Amino acid sequence: MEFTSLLDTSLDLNAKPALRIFDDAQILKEEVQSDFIQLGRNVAVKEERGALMEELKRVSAENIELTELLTVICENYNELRKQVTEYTSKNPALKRKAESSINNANTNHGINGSDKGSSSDEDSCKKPREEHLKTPISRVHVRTEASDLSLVVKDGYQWRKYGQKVTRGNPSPRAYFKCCFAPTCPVKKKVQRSIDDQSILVATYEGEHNHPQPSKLESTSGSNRCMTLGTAPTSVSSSRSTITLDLTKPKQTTDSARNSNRKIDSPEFKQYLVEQMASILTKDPNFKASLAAAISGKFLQQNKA
DNA sequence: CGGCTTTGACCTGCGC
DNA sequence: GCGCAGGTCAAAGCCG
Repeated sequence: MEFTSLLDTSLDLNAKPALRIFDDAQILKEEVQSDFIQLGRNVAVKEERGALMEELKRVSAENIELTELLTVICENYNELRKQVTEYTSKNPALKRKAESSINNANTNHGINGSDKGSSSDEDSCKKPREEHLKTPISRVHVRTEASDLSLVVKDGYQWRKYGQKVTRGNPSPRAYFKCCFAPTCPVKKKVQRSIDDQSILVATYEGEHNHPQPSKLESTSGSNRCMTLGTAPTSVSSSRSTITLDLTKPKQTTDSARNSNRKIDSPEFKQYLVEQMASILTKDPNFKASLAAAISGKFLQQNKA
């Protein structure tokens, strides 16, 4: 009886260290697993970051190419226009037809011509000729959602609507706006839906702003995704984002395009771009969800292996 | 209550 | 001179 109890005790004494080793091993295993999970996360984040940087590089390169292309288009357009002007001055009979063609080109391609002297029939029939020559007129086509029935073109300026009319030949009404940022600003804007495509708004700008663009400060703060390069806008936009380009002053435009090229190449700009991208991505819940899915997917994949 | 939009009335220029 | 169409005005209504 005493012997068996002694044996039990000795067995007990031997059993305790074995359990402790087992526990230690268990803890170690958990730690290793935890480290492994962390490692998996780090790898996933690194891969994601690498992919984003690649994407950023690609977009930057594309941006530079597009800027260069735009510069070339502007130069070609101005050269062609100059030739047309010279040609029509030598052939007055062709002048009217050529002016009409230029206006159509402006309208169709959204290139703002700062139309001093050349104008549509609609505009010319209403205003005295000399006044008309002084007033730059530009047209802008803006694509909107078909369901969006408002005649609002977001171009960075503040406008006050002062009238609306149904015009002949177009069932959709024409809205009349005045620039209300500065009381002395003479710029007016007419907005009407295109007859051909109801989803396209045709905005006609008359005059030049004599004040800075109110939304410029907002756009540089990074709170929106509007890219602004000038004052009087020619824009191609969707309901979600807007790209506004100043093509009213061809020389300035090409210079500014070159300047922007130089700026794009600079490390400061790249740094700014990265910060903006990071800011936009981190604010985007979809991105966060995608990142989480990628990490968890990677982790599950490694657990299987 | 102030600012903005709407909308009918009015003005102006052009063609016949 | 008249009619038409585009452009503007201004009172009323709406909204934050």
